[in-house]
Amino acid sequence: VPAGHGFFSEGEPADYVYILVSGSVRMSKLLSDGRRQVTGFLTDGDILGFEYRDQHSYSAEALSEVEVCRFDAEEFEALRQRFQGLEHCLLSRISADLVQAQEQMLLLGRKTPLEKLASFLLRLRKRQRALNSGSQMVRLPMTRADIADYLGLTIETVSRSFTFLRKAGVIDLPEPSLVRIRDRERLEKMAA
Amino acid sequence: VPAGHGFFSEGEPADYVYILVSGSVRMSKLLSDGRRQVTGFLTDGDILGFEYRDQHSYSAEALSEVEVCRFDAEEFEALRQRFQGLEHCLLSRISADLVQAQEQMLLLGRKTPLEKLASFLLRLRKRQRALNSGSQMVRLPMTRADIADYLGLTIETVSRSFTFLRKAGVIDLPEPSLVRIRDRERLEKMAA
DNA sequence: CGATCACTTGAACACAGTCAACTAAGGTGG
DNA sequence: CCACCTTAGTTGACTGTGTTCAAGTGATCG
Repeated sequence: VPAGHGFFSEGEPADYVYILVSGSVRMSKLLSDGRRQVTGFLTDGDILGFEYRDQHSYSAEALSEVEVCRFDAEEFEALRQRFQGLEHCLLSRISADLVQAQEQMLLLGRKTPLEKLASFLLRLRKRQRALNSGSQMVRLPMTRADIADYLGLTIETVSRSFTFLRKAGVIDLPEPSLVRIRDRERLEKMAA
Repeated sequence: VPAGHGFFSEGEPADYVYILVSGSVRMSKLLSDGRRQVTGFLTDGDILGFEYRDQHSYSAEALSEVEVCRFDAEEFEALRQRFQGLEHCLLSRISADLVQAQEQMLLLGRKTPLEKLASFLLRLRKRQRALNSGSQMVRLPMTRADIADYLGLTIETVSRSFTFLRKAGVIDLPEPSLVRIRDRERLEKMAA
């Protein structure tokens, strides 16, 4: 699937379930006047499009070229019936998503722009560290606009916050979408 | 259980699962400097304290006198093993919570104070309408501070937004914790 | 009664948003 | 190959909205 591809939109019938093999996906919700909230990013190994109802509650688009494994919703349903392990696995995953969502509510409702960005970078690092070696490099597969809509800010404020962290010597920005964490301790303090 | 009782706090071991019979409960997360985010309110029939890990990810306190049905975590685990229906039911509930959480992210990240309060009142009404008759009266079992920490605002802004809605003729406030919705259509428009 | 608590209201301020200009990189077509 | 356009990102100046600080009201309770 090519970059920019839309998997499904908010309110559409949930006909397929996808498992991500490679690449990144953005989930988002829209307000009628165009304001957007990004509810999360998915990467390798994540499940996309599973809903416990007939409609999707968010939209999903590919941030880059993405490899996925697609199932029909009924097919997936059948798999769940046959293997109790899958049911268990789904519950575990959704629970983790819920904990993550609560963390995000705290971020959106109560953190300052700097704290938001610091938390975001640390969260990305933790994710990528799991796969990649323990490098201090963090890739940003999403644009500033995506980050802004994820953190409840504007792109300008996101950009200024990056600049602040860079000038403070906490991070480096060899390219706009590549972050090198220079002082993790301080970054963690700033994440509040 | 009396009003104000704390069921458990963030980070504590998840030893019990509760099912609410009557009363209201507040779930919240705290930042080290005291900033608080309320992640949700629970009422009759809701499940409290079920975690897919050994630690709670949030705190829970009673807003009023509350009747609960308490289970040991292991006991609850055993019930899940025996009745597949329960597993199914849990998955369904947590999925709904996740959809709700995504809705809340949109609210926290992208809505104005007025839109936040309007959305909040409509959500409460929907909840209470399910049980109660189709009355236009909405009870607020929580304080302004709780509402503020739920919507990512200050108590002053919440109070001003209530006043605005009242002066606009959209709601009435016979008492501070009792709202009468006078113009639901307009309230829905304001919720964005 | 006086004290406390929840809520409301007003005035001033500050922080993030808006608007605008600018840079750099990538892509297209003559 | 270069001129041109588009897009992503950064930076600056100004504004406005929600916060902060402060005062005031009304209800409840000892």
